[in-house]
Amino acid sequence: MVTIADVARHAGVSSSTVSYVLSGKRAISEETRRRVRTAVRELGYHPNAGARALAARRSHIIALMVPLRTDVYVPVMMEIAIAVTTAARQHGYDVLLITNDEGPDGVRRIAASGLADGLILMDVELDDERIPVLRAQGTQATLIGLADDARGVSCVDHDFVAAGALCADHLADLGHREIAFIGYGSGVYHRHAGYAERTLAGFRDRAGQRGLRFLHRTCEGTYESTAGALARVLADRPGTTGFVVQNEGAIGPLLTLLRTSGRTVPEDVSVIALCQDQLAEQFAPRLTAVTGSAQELGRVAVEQIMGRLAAAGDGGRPDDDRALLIPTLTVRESTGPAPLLP
Amino acid sequence: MVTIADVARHAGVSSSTVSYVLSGKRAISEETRRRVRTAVRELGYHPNAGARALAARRSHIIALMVPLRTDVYVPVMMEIAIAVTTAARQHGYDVLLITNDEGPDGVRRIAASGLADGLILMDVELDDERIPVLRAQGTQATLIGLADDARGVSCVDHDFVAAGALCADHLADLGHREIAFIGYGSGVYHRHAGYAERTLAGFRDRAGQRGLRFLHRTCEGTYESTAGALARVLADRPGTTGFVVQNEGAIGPLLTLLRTSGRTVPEDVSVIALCQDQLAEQFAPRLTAVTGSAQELGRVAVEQIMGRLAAAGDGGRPDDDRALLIPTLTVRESTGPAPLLP
DNA sequence: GACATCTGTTTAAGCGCTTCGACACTTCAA
DNA sequence: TTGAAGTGTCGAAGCGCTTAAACAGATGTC
Repeated sequence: MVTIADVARHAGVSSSTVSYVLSGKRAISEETRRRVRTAVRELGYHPNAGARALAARRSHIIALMVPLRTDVYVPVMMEIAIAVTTAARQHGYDVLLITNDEGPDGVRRIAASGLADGLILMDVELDDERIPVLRAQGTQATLIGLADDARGVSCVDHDFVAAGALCADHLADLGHREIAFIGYGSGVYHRHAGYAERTLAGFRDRAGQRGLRFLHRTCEGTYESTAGALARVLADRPGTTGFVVQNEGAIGPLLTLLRTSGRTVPEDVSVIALCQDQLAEQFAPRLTAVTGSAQELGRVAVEQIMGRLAAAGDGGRPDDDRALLIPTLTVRESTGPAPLLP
Repeated sequence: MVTIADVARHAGVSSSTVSYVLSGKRAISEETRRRVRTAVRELGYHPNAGARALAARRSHIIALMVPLRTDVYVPVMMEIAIAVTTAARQHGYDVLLITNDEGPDGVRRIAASGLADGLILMDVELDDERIPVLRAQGTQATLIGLADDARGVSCVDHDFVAAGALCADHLADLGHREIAFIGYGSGVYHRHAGYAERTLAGFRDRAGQRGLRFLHRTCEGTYESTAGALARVLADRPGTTGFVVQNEGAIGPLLTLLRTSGRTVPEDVSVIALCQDQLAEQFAPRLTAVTGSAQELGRVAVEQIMGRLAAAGDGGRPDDDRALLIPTLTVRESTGPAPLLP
């Protein structure tokens, strides 16, 4: 194992000089810097992570707490996790993966052991138990999602209210008057998942303003569940010409069911999805969709954590940032003008 | 911050005694053990990770290297990652997430810095550049996937050859004689992704033994690509009555296309998928599928790494384990007897 | 010419833990 | 009765790094 002492000897300087060259925290002559860098390269030196963490009281690790649950669209989670990892590396940080089932104790463990310098929490609930723990331990953290009381932490999320409104506006602009909103399973609403409630609220408000009539139906994302939801929609409001789908699993079944019931998209009914562009492109017809960038979410979360760590390191009190990412509407083939009344 | 010295003082013993109580590496009287445990609990003590890693030369972290690429079915990756994390925790280990784009340098960085005690590599290529680095550094590692030269590392993977054979057998048993194999995009085969090649080989061999005629068509997993593949199949072999689909993205489009071309599943054609059960259940009709457990894959990978670390810690030479997980066939609604010849 | 200032480097004191060897005491065998 | 072996605890060294403080030498100021 190559240590800093080996590098120092090889470069003919003291080990603190090597440390200062590597950290840039003190002025070092060009000449010395060159010799040290050469020695580092020639010996293949990598600072021992444990020793560094112990001495500097910084592990250069951030923990990412991910849900175990799979009723969220999984690829999005993975995309966020990878974006977080990539962004963190650019700041010289690594990412530790923690599962949600460790709960508040997990947060305590990570914070108290100094394993990670900061945390990013996914799948946050409105009254999340982990947040008070974070505050009590004075741990720097960012939430992906919103919480009721987010003092002492930063937050970033998609602006789901805007996303819902965007859907309502688009369908209203096309002249649709009766809309069905196919949401997540009822369990998602019962645990007050912010993204589900906020999208619905955004849609509902804008729909009201634009004079749309609408139904909200929960849907588990299976074929049967989608069939059930659609049947009830068509029974209750035969004149429905617009569909907003938030549950990714319901998209395929919905399109199939509409086709088999003799309805053509977009001539007879329009369908707009709240999902990733990649997914929207996979269907025929390609779906008009409202999307937020998962990558951006991960990137911003990392920036927030880095900002907090920098502020805390300088002895300051970090700002509790609150970022809402604006979603974009991409019009594709699945939405069109409302059919003329028969 | 609570240190081991605080615990020692609180319990009226020396700090080494506390350490021995926690590690169990020396006999400690029942009485002392109780007092120490109480002190730990009362003070909320968690050992400092950096100090522990430095002194014990073990970080209690394993690194998981995941692909950035998204042509693999992402939920499977996430399921493996979560299974790895959960299994590792049961051994007192945490998981560090590394992205594949760091390549061999990433392996060097992690190994040389002592950040992780071992690595789990996903998305392994047959002549993966990271493996020689692993050997050179003497780092303990497990591959999820197979490689040409895997000396010095352990491996675990699904038995894709058996999976392919299972598909051939099932369709042959049902009396089908002309089969189409809808695979991944050509890029996947060009980079010699083991899972794609081995499934195809397993299918091909068994198909040969069972006297099946078959076509292999690549498919990118989009609607257009699936439509193209299907059109060519039906043009070249109009008598095709069985479909094997490995590309998850192609499943939905294929079912839709078969339906619109007037073919009923399973009366006219049978479809068998190589995908997770969860996904297979989502379609209508529910798909007969051949599945390997992603969770099991992650779990076994962790067991292998733990075995290697234990052996290396005792000064031994770890065994290079090689585990192939047998896939299971679940018959659902999408396969049935071949139609009688007209 | 004396002193302050700046630049570049070294010395040395930890960071909080593990672990080796020493030690005190008890138990057992010869 | 003595020595050997076992049991339970402690003291202290050291893991590889960071960083405050000290220091040496060059440069500038009055």
